[in-house]
Amino acid sequence: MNKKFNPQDFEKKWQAKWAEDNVYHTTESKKPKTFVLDMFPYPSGEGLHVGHPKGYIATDIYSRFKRMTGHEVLHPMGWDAFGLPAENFAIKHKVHPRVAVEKNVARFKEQLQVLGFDYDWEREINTTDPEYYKWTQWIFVQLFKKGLAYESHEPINWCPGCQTGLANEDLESDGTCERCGSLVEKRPMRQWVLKIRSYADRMLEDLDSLKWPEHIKEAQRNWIGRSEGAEIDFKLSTKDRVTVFTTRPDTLFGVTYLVLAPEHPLIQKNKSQVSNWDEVMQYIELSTNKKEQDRLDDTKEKTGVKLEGITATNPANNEEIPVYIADYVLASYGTGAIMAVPAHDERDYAFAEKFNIPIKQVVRKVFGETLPNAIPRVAAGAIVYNPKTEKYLVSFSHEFNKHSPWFGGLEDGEDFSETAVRETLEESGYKTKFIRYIGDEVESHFYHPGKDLNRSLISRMCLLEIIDQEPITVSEEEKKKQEPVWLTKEELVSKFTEERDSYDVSMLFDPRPFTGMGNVCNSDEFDDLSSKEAKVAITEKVGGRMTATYKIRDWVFSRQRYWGEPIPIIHCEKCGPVAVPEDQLPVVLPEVEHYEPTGTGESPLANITDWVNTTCPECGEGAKRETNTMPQWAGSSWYYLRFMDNHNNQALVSKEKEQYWAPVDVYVGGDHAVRHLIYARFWHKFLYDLGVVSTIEPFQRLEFLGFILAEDGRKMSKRWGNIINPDDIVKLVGADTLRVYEMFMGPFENTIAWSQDGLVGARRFLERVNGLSEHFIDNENELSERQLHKTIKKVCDDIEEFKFNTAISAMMVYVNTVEKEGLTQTAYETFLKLLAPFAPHLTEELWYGLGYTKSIHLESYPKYEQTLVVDNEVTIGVQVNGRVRGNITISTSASEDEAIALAKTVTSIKSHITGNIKKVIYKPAKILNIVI
RNA sequence: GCUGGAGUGGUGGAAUUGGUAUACACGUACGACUCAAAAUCGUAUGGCGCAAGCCUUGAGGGUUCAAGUCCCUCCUCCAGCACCA
Repeated sequence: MNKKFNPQDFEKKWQAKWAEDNVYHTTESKKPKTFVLDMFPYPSGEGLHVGHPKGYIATDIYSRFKRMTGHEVLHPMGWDAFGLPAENFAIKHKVHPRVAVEKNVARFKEQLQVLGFDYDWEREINTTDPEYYKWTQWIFVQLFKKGLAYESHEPINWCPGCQTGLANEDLESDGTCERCGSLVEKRPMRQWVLKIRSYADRMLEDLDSLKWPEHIKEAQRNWIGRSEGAEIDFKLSTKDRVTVFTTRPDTLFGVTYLVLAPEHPLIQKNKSQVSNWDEVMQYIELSTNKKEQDRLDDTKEKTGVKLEGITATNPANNEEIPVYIADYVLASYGTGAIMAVPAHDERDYAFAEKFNIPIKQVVRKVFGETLPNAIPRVAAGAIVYNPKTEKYLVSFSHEFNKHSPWFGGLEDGEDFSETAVRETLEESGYKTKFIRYIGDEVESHFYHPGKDLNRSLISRMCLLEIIDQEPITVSEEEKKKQEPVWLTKEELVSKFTEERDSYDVSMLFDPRPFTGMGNVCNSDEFDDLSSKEAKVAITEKVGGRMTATYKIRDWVFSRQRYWGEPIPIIHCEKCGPVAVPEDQLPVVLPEVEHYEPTGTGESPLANITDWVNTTCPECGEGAKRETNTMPQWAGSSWYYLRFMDNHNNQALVSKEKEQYWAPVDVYVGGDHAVRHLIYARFWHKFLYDLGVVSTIEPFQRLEFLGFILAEDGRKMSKRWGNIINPDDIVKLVGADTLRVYEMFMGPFENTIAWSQDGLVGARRFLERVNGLSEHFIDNENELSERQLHKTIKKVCDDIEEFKFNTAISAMMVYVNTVEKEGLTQTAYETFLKLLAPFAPHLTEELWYGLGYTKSIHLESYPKYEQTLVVDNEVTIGVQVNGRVRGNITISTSASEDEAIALAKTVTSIKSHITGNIKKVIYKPAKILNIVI
């Protein structure tokens, strides 16, 4: 009779006992340490759904595993509770944000505790606790003292919905606010800004040393957006100089105009020189008033205005070129001005086409490697279009079985178009006229088999149009060489794509500039240099500077809202902004009557005069407090450090504890990881420079968490009414089942839909574990002992790699086996310990049921015997001519001859060995392949 | 468009890194127990075929004794970035 499996009977009991015995309490010790960290939650009013605990279950298993393998484990939990959502929630429900946060935290904590997590609650932190944000403010003061926090009056993003300034990162890609969806405007305001850009290079470089998923690293690189290039100065006719940033200084000779962003200061400065000022003014107003969305809508259609009366000089060749303003150039990136090279940039090309600006090729695409003793040649290629039949005439060579354009070398004084028309007439007999070029000149290097020589060819393709429908007679010699063939557009594309690698036929229908690297041409003394060489050489010649620029903006750090850390600054008329002295921290967030946003660009704190008015710490005169608060990301940018030493009121973290615990060994999270990780890494590196932390990176290893979708495949949300509450699942099947199921669903990083049916599998597994003691036998047989040790190895390896699904599957296989074969009590105890991190309640219940009086979670994790995980006899597949025909069970040390002999005894194999054995591939313990 | 990642049964997914493809679980079918149902247990379960056998890891080529795994071309999906010079 199966023992009843009623998790409700014992889960609560053991949770209480663990808390009472302080089982999961952590202190620094002689043991090796492991710091396992979850991205701490934002305690929203909605509570948890089953997707939220997934990461916490994983870290719980990992930390229990580490504890049982002799590590001192730090696995803490806390609350990220400042910020807009909490405040908006509070305003909506007409409660004080603090009250709302307290309530939400209590709810979250209760929901977490039901799942039996091993958090050390003595280390709980809350970012809204003055004892905590004292140190957030302290970090800000240090940033300020080092000149890394400064005031700026640049126009910034303003969200009319949230009534606050936002960082660039707070916007969705369509220019709306990520919190409320309002369209974000630009507003000039006083802001605190952090110089995150100063750390961009270090954040980029140190990425390589981290064990993080590639896509997260890539997202970080993207975000920082470093690009290498040069700054080059252009002289204007007004004697001013415009500095442009370009990644392609090798194309400088191809610059045919300059573009300034509409906000560029030189435009206003040279107002008097601009003869079409009204038009210019109108354009500037139009583009600055354009909502971000409109600006994105017309990404294809370029707009702009020429600055009449002003020209610039190309420093490479002293050519005079026009200057435009256009909003495809962003004021906030690079220098807010560009040199336009329409021949080699898609955007400049589109703009130049629209405004009829010359397009000058200065780089040739190169096919093949330069060959020794190559004979140079210049030639034109032609494809002939017949508008009547809508077909294209090309030549077909029987000798090479290939289609090709009409082709011939340039003769004296000819250009490509003339050659194309002449050669086409000679070779095909058709009279044609030149329509346009198809792409630029290209350079090809190849071996010419017909002439037995190496060729270095410069060529350009032409589109011709037929004049007479009927061809004239062609010489017999030409007829032998090639045959004219008419192809439809589709045929042309498919034949050329298949047969020719050096003609990009799609250029015929979709003309676009060549934007790749190649060899430079039309550039005086730099001709024939590679793009790479020319970049440096040309930059040097014109006195430019090789440099790098970044996409990442400095971090707009102030919010005009109530619910955040007050920025610890005092504004004094005489001394300017002064940091609040460290002994006066924290600057406590004062109580206010109205914490709704004022909408005036000032925080609600500005209304509390007796808080705002203070004295200057430097000169003692009357001064005013800064009333802006910090963004939500502030508190989460360093919280992991506080867990190491959360009661310290002398320092953010003590040196000893930091040195023991840092860095975070495994960090687990998903969602807006990229933002948080950028900010946290920035602060960490700053704290490293201050000597507060001893590691250059905060998070050694990052495991990305895949979400759980609702059963309908959509995101779980109130809106769809498809939320599954973990409390309900625990009531239904118990916490252990929920834990095992979520880990068994699939690979940890995958996003997978919840399945109520699938839950049953986990439940059945635990029921079978619960009934295992019925299968006790007295003497262990060797086979099941081996299986146990293989299972131990698999589970250990898999937990270490966060492959919980396969770890559980291995344990299921083991249970399936011993239900048939039986197991000894020793094996049973080993298995319980193996399962303990996954199902802490059930294993504890069964452990105590065996008569033990100390928690299973304080036991040592099972270790496997090396000799028992390697089989000395295995079943391997036997192939004949690479196809599996049967299998043999054979000693791993058996010789090839023994293996073949054994294989021949198997009928299904023998029947396929019909001839002489030509070759045998035998890999012991892997495969036997007989080739006949 | 660019970058990164991935395509395996009806479903979630395994596969010692080039060596018996489809482990484990769900679902389904049949059987046992039951007056009955649920639960539980047992058997079967990639496709075609009575069978021997043949086919099968998004599609098509290639390398190899051997390819889900490596190489080339293409298609699809997910994620991030997106006028970033």
